[in-house]
Amino acid sequence: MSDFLNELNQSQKQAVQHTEGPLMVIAGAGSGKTRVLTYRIANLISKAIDPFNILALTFTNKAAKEMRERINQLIGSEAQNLWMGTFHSIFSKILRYESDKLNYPQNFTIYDSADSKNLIKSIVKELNLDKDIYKPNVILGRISSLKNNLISYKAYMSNTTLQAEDSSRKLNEMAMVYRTYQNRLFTSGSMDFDDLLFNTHILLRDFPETLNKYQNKFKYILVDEYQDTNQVQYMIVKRLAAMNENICVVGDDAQSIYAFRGANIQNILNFKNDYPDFCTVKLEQNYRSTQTIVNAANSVIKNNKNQIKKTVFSKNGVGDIIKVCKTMSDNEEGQIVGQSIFETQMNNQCFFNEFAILYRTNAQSRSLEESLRRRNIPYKIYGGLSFYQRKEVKDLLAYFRLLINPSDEESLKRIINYPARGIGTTTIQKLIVCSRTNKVSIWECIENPFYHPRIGVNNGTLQKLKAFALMMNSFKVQLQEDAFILAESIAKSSTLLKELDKDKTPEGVSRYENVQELLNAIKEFVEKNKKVGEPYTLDYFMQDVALITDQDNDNKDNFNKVTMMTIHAAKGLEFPYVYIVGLEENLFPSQLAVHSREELEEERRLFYVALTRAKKKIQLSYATSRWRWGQLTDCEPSRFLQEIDEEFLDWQYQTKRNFQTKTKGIPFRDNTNKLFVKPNRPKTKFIPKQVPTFLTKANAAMSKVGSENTKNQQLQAGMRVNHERFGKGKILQIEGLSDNKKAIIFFDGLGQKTLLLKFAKLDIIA
DNA sequence: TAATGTAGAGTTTTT
DNA sequence: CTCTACATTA
Repeated sequence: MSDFLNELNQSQKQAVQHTEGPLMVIAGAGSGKTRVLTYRIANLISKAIDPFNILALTFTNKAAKEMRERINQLIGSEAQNLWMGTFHSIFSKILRYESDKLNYPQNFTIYDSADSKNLIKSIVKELNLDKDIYKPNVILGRISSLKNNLISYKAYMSNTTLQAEDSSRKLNEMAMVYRTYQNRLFTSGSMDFDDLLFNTHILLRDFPETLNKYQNKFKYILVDEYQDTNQVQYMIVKRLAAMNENICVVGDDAQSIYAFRGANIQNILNFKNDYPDFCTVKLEQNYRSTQTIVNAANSVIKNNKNQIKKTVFSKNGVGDIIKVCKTMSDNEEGQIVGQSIFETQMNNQCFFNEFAILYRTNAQSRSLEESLRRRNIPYKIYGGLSFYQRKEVKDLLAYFRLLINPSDEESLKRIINYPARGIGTTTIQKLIVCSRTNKVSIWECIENPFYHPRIGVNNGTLQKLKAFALMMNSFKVQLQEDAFILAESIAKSSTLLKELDKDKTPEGVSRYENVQELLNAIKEFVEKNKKVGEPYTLDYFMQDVALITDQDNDNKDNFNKVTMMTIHAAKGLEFPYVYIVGLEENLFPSQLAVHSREELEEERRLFYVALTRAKKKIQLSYATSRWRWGQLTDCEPSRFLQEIDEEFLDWQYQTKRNFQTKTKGIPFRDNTNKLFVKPNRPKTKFIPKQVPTFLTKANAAMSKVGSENTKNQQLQAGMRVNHERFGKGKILQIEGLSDNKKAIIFFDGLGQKTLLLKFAKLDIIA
């Protein structure tokens, strides 16, 4: 232990060694936050603190997994006994254990957002409300934010202020919807994501002996990304920590980017008020990025008023200046990025996985994708539908869910007629009516012959319902057996696999493969659990399947690919070369965020996060016009570009005077530091491109580099050359024409590399 | 009940 | 533009 303390700097060491009492660690970007957390836990355990008494909460499975692995490396298998995981997974574990206190079944189902939306949709329909006003997204967002702020539907119903807020948006029946939603979840034996937090809070609030039990259990509490906690998470942590106050929160207010989801930045800003005996450690040395990057990011974030003072610095080299590129269109922007990645990769012979393209919205990936594909640059886009959200996967999971929890209505509705077995909407409506009037679940109506006459369907339909019940019951008897055998048998006898196999389109084949993939995952689960002596039944597998996201399977086929993702998704990651695109007003900052200071500051923090992902080099870009919803719209450069200190920027491919913001006639500094009033740019309609989107200016830049390297034209196979990075080598072959001319060179001691001649700085050795 | 057409909406989203 | 959700048709 004492050995690895030496691997820490002064403040890191302080954070690790301060084990008793409240501690707040303000961890600047790239300052070794994870290292502090893991060493801290290792330190606690090495001081003979039982791992069972340590609770470590993260926001993502990935973070939890990574930390566990790193602690494992430090102290070995003891780490297995830590309570470490996401808020949701730890709390669902507690809730399953204590479920009877809240009158929930131990096997409660967890509804993901799609399930919740479907439920809301059907409620809105049943209550005869206008679906254009009661939009599922809006309603769920509202209910979610109410729950995050610990407002139950009962509390809501007696709160006129909140109701007035909704009434002003024409949502007069919000209380009814909220109540129905909660009741329906409850009778379905289900909890949505927010309930996992909300109900944990109820449990700890209303059952003092339970609270006491967990307070005694969790003597040491760590919370990662504390700036992202919402109200209910904050309250739970506060309660749990109240007895021992051995609480360590780690976070960076400058990286709070989830306020729109209920994260409350005040939680971290107010830590000092909650724990007067607190101690603060600031981690200010950035080990990730060059000085240019760190200083540029600092110059941006200092525009925010609401923050904890800190001075992040880097002792790495000064590094390269940040390029800013202006382009005519989103396509051109794609070209410029693709071109630059290609050049950089060729020049430095680095891997493609050292590059990331970050954008504000997922819709921006298209033009970038096209450009990379054209250049045969391998890439991976993050942020589509996650595996467990895909329809075919959810379908099979719905069978499992219904099996484990027959009250789960959403699952039943999903599969009762898929694959088609002649049970149409009319029948389902009748079933719903029957279930409501008799106050039993739909499943009960189908399964229990007592209710059959009350459903009111003809005999043919009744036979179909009976067949369905018979099938489900045949699965039920296998529930205590091997999860994989049961899962496979369900996939086959439900004819779901057969149904998917019919579709021979590429999408269809992929759907079939996804189901197979799910079965594989279950097989893996069974084998792993058999090995370690854990249960391997299907209900055990299903316990937190809704909490799994597939962010963490990036080992297999994602090697050596350019990463494309939203900035939100990039939080916590780092890349040597980062491209931040779409730096335009109304896009970044987002159009919806420019109206309030809070929202604008969040966008700025988002930009800060984006900048601080980079280790070596950043290129920023914006387009003067962009396709949006099938329409070409004019764009203005983002105000954030002005906020970076000029000394860190290289305004490429544009005259300085071209730069202007949306607000007309407002003076601002140009590169010469003089104030000037921008001329209003005439609103020109976009002129369709004649020439392929290839950038005239990028071409100009290329030929400039090319002309510097004309001597490379003399190179021939067999010559010996010297390269500034790779040293001496022999040219094996020259291939390609003009700009694409490449040399395959065997460098002494390094092996074979392919270099693009127009960039490669080669000297011929006599 | 399934297939096809049309209308409408479209930030970010760790769980 | 592109995806999805619902309505109309066979």
